[in-house]
Amino acid sequence: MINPQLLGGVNSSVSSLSNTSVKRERDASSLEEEVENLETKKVVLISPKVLVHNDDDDDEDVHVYGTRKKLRLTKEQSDVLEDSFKEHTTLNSKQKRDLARRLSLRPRQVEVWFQNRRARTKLKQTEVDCEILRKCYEDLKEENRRLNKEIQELKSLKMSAPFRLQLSAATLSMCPSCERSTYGGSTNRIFITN
DNA sequence: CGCCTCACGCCGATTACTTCA
DNA sequence: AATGAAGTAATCGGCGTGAGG
Repeated sequence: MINPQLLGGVNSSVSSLSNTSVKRERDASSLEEEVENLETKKVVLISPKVLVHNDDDDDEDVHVYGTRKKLRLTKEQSDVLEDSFKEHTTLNSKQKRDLARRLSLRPRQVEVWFQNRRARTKLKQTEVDCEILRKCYEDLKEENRRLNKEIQELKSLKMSAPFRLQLSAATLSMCPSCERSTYGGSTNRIFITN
């Protein structure tokens, strides 16, 4: 057993062995996954902070002094993941393993891809919702401005012809916009926010 | 039963890295 | 060639849930 103290905060491959930073994958299938992951990576632990690949023909994904090199998914991998995401936005562990095998990725990478993909979807949806709300706000602001103008016009009309307005106001019992009784003036309150 | 612990999956926030203008 | 912005793979810590003791 590797001393977890030696492994803390190094990188994902190695820290997955550490019980300080990883709290998943402890059942049989998950352990199998981990073994698979490590075999795929062929990582050799040299010191707590130094990690090097042991296959010389592959200079991809080399970890040195705790830095992580990011893998870029190929177009094909992205396409397959994307298609899979269209079918179901979450994966059970079998689907995850199958997909990982098919794409020559680690199950954890597939899992992370789906998590990030869900996050992106949610972010996009939030942006759309935001835009709708913004539009809604602009419309309401415009309506408020229009109604306010109407009030000013009615007020000035009342000043110039108070008697005639009293008569016509008596015939108006409902505000057509907000459908609240406007008779007498005290119930009709318009708030101007800008 | 209720409780505790553990493993697990998910999420939001963030980091680290790549790519592109 | 240098650089900042955008995109994204990966990490971290927290939370909810279900199973088992």
